[in-house]
Amino acid sequence: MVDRRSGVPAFRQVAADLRQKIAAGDYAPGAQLPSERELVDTYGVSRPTVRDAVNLLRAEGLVTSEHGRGVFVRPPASIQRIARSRLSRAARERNRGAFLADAAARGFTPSASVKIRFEQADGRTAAHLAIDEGAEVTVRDRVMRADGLVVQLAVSRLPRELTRDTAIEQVDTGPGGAYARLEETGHRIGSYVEHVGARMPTPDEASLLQLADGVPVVTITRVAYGEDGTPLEMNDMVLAADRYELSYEWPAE
Amino acid sequence: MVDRRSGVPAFRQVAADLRQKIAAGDYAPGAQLPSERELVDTYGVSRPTVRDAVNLLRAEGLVTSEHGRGVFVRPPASIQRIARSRLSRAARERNRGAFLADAAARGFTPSASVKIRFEQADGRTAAHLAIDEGAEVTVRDRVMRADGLVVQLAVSRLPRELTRDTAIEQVDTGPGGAYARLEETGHRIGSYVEHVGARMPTPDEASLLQLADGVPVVTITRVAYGEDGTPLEMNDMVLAADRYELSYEWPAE
DNA sequence: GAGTGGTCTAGACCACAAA
DNA sequence: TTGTGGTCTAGACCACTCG
Repeated sequence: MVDRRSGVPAFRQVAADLRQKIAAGDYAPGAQLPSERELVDTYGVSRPTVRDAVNLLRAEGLVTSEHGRGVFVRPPASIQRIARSRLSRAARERNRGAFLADAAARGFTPSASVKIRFEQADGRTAAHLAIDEGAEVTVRDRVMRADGLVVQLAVSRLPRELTRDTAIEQVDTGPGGAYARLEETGHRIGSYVEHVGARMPTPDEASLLQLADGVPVVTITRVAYGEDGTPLEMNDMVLAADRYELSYEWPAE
Repeated sequence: MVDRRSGVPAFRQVAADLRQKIAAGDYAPGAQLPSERELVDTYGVSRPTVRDAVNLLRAEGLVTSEHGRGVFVRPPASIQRIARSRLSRAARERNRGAFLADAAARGFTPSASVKIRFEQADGRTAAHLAIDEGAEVTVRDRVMRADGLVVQLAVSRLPRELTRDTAIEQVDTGPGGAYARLEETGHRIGSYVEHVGARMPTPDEASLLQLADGVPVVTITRVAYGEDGTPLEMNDMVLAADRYELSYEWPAE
């Protein structure tokens, strides 16, 4: 039952009580919560109020609801660790790009859909690639799948000059991926920088990545630099935050 | 007006229309949306339905609502980039830990509250620190502020053996921070590994970090290793995803 | 068919902000 | 004082799942 005089809204009291019961293990991961109509009786509030409480827990990623079945405590997803050292030249020579290599190592059947297009650089692209705003860039828009499931979105942009007459402008970049093609034309990669952030997904991303409510996406913008420090490529990646974790390692000095 | 026969729920149609208008710039960043009662007239739906639509946009982080004032398009927050190379021994010698150095460089007045406690290692801690589950660990629980505002939560854990009779078990670890104290007792740091993820905040985190609805947190677990590969410290950090971005850099080889 | 969550209404009253 | 969002109710009907 909720305390009507406490000043705390009823739906927050209900949410807090359910949250506490979940944390305490009264409702274990995967377990079903009482039905909304039961909660109405338990707490002495109306159904819309119960639904407000459940909506709150959904937005927190604590529970998922399944139409016709019930509301369930979200079990922790199995998290894949992605180490960011796998971009070495040696690894690339053996494989067809980092993603495919990664997936194969885990026993997934990887696949990817690629769309090529050409754009004028916006401000952000221009800044990262150190080119003029409006300059032409080659865009490789990829949807990556493991066993048919979408696991990553990636949009790669390169100055058009670097890709003209190379397989980078083709759907299939050939063995070793786009980085190998860059190196063949004399653009050896000297270093990488990744900018990592997180945000809530757009509705498009949520449906593509099949994200439950309350699951953010991790965004990675990787810029590959030549040995002289020239930016060669910018890659915007989007991953489900409940399925991936990034690992970076570096020496103390 | 919503299309009643389309099969798409009314509140999603309203949300989609508002989302599109925001994306198109009809409602610019910082601008106020029409009041809920106006939207009732515009779309021909009831107020709870309008509120469902607005709630959706809030959970996406697109808008914020202010009681008594209105609903506003969330302007993009200014994002601080945190480079992860600043942990060099040289930098540490000049400063009192990485956080304080960082804040000072940006013109903030940094401060931190620290609580020390001792715990038995849980499974995750034991795995990261390569110790037995249940072994004693020293815990430094910190709330970091810039100009009085909480900007980061950090919980650092070390095997108790490494901290006994050192300033690491004191609130003030002294010049150079805990890492400097470790090195003084012969535990030179050889490398760092950071595991980066994201999730929705707990209610506690949301209020401490003053997070708006629809803003995730970035989580960083940093493990510091000795030169022989022994784990020395595990640090769990939590940051507001709309205010911070992490940058990692590494050479191609 | 019974039980579940999903959607929607037409109100009501409250709390807060600003003029 | 007026207008805003915040909370809450008592219903209704629909869509989905499962026995």
